[in-house]
Amino acid sequence: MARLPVYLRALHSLQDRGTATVSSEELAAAAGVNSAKLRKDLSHLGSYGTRGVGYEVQYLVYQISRELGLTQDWVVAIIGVGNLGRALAGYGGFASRGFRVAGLLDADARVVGAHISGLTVEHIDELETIIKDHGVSIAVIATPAEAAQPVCDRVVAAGVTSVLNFAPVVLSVPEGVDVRKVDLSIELQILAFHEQRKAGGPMGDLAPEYGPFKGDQPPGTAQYIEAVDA
Amino acid sequence: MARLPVYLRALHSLQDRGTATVSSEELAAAAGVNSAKLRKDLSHLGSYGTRGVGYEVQYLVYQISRELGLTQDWVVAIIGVGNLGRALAGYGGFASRGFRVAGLLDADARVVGAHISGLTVEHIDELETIIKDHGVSIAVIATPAEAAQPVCDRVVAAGVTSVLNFAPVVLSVPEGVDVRKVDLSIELQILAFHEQRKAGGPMGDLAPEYGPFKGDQPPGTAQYIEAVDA
DNA sequence: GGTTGTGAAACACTTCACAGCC
DNA sequence: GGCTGTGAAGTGTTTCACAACC
Repeated sequence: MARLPVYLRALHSLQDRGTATVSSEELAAAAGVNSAKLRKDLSHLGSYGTRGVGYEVQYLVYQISRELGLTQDWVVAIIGVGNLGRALAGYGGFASRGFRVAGLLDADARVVGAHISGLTVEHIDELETIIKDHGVSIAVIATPAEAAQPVCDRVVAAGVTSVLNFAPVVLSVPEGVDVRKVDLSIELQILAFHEQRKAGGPMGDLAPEYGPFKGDQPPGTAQYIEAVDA
Repeated sequence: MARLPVYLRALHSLQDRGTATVSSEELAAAAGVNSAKLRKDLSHLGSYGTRGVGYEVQYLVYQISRELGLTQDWVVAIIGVGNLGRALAGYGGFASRGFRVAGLLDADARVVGAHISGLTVEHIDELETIIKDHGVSIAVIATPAEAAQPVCDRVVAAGVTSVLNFAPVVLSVPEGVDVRKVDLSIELQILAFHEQRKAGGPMGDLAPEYGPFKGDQPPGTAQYIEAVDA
């Protein structure tokens, strides 16, 4: 379930504040969802709540982490060390949440050898070696659009079955490989669409069959990338 | 409809290749969706196809752009000029697709005054002035987590009604303000979850009520951020 | 009294399949 | 013959509302 990570984040912040127990109502508010939905989601993991009391924060954190597979470490390689690749490499939540960056790779000789967030940038030619030697299971593609599909083909050939794609292309991959994409321009376009509606813009009345956007983002929606300050 | 930007991208790339007309089947394949879904989506905009022939690429690009509000320019401010803010500022697709970056702001005196992608970083104190003077309608928050809510409150108070949030927090905003978020760690966690399933990992059999993930990403899912190479 | 867990209803979205049109 | 546009069926998700429980 794609909402579990959101609950997990909310629980972590409750944990940091020393909260021991939480009701579905409170947790739902913190996560920005409806409480019935939260209870139904959690009930799929098992009965981890106590009627009349709520959920024990620590126990729930453990159960959700386990469900998401965060009790084991996942090895990640970041391909493309532009500004975005750097932002990703420097992302603190990476290391602390079960993800280990095993390699930063780039095709540009000028960045190869650079030290970024404690890692040395390696040449893209090392891709297969690094994937195999470190047991990389998730590849993050932060290359320009043209390079994305070839890079994807190579990581898949080397055995990677999960890809997070930041390049503005639809990657094609064989059956059994998961791709998720994060796309700024699409987010902006969706905001522009809503904005136009609010303003009663030029299209306001010309497409009445679209109701106003009622919900928030759909489930499973990609969420933040990073928040690095210089 | 959150898939329109995806269709638009596919159409643009067809246009670049000189294709004049496209069937729902072809366009659906390029966008990674089912052709019936695509036809239904497009039919909401009006009858822009020709039976027996398909859709005229150029006309459809115009109609979708209009529906999304891309025929007018949207003014964007980016708050937080870390690696991510820089990546966003340098994103080419920004300017070319109806979005104009009117300001880069940061609280850190060391970055204020820096020139990035043709813009000068301004101090966060100028936030309200910049929003008003340039008519900013979309704010992109790329600050550290702690700063996100205060910054959000300020942009909303200054009249912004659309926010794209990259900080790992759930922002609270008044009714009528749209927030979308992009979250790397959530994407990674979802990939880890799938990965664990494939491997028949430790949880493989303990939660059978979750079927295998059948679909791809849900509609409206955030997509790529950037693809900058150094 | 308070809160969970969950059937049942409501709703939304996707896919099928074919009539209608070029 | 080929392809769109769309009613109808199918599937999945969200919300309601309340019994079961602490």
